[in-house]
Amino acid sequence: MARMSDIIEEFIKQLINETDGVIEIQRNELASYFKCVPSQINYVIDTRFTTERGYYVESRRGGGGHIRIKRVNVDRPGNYLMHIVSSMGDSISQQSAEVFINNFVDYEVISEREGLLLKAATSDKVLGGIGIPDRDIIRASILKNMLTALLV
Amino acid sequence: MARMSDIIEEFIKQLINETDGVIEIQRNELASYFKCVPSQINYVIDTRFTTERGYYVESRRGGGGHIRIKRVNVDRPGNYLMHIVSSMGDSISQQSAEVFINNFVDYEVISEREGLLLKAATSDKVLGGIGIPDRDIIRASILKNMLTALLV
DNA sequence: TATATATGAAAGTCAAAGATAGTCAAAATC
DNA sequence: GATTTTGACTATCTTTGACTTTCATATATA
Repeated sequence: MARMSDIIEEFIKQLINETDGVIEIQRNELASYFKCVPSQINYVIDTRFTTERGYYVESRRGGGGHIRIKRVNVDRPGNYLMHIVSSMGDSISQQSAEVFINNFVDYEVISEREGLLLKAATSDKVLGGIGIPDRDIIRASILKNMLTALLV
Repeated sequence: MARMSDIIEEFIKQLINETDGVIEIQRNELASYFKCVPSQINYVIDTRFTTERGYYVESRRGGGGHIRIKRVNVDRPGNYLMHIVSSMGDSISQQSAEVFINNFVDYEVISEREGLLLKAATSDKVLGGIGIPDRDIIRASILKNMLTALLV
């Protein structure tokens, strides 16, 4: 069965596209539209519209409250990559690595094929043999080294 | 009696044929269809749908989770890559990896940027922390997984 | 009038319950 | 002896709901 969260995510992304990068939604309204509990909207926003993925979220409670989601602009791909690389920690899980990579592809900072290469090089499929703290450290190192190579 | 794993393997392959190279299955569903334990599906995938055999596997847990299996394109320019991948050993030094990669770029099987990514991911700069002989094993694994990803 | 308080309308938090898939090693089979 | 089958245990992701916080406005009070 399709995940409700994915459907809501797509819906919101489409809204953002149609409105040139910024939307304002009402949590309860959206929840009742999708017949889910309001907190699921929070879940979708917390997991899918994060800073890492290039979104900026603000909200206000009380009467007339709302949630505003803004898609961050990427003008200079090189700068963007450099910025991400330097803000990246020394350890990274497969999950976060994938989020970063998908984002690069979304923003057309790298091609889809390059995205596949990055994912292939950082997946647990190949790093699984390494024990747990080391694995994420090496993954971060591989990811950063690859991204840096693209800046040359 | 025929081996259950072989039957499941055939079943999955047929599915892949019918769907143009990519399928998404649910582990529990498939297991209950074949009246086997779920982990047997993992066994089949781990032993039969490997990189060496030209498959690319991803998965996701949790509600609405799934396992996605892609069959790599064995025709076309990939043929050469595929051949190399399956003939490559389980362990490879940095120098040998570089020779391979340079050849791929020379023969225009991959782009220069892709070559840079491959080198960045397999260099001792990032894998140096891993002791010999594990280092060369992981390098081979990364290299093969990356090349396979390009065939998808 | 100016300020304090009450009320209702949002959104936020967090943890439990549910739904999948992964791992690993013992047991069974070939 | 190697491969396959099984199952107990683990990890990860999603859904749900009870409870909390914040804000705007209406109402009461000094």
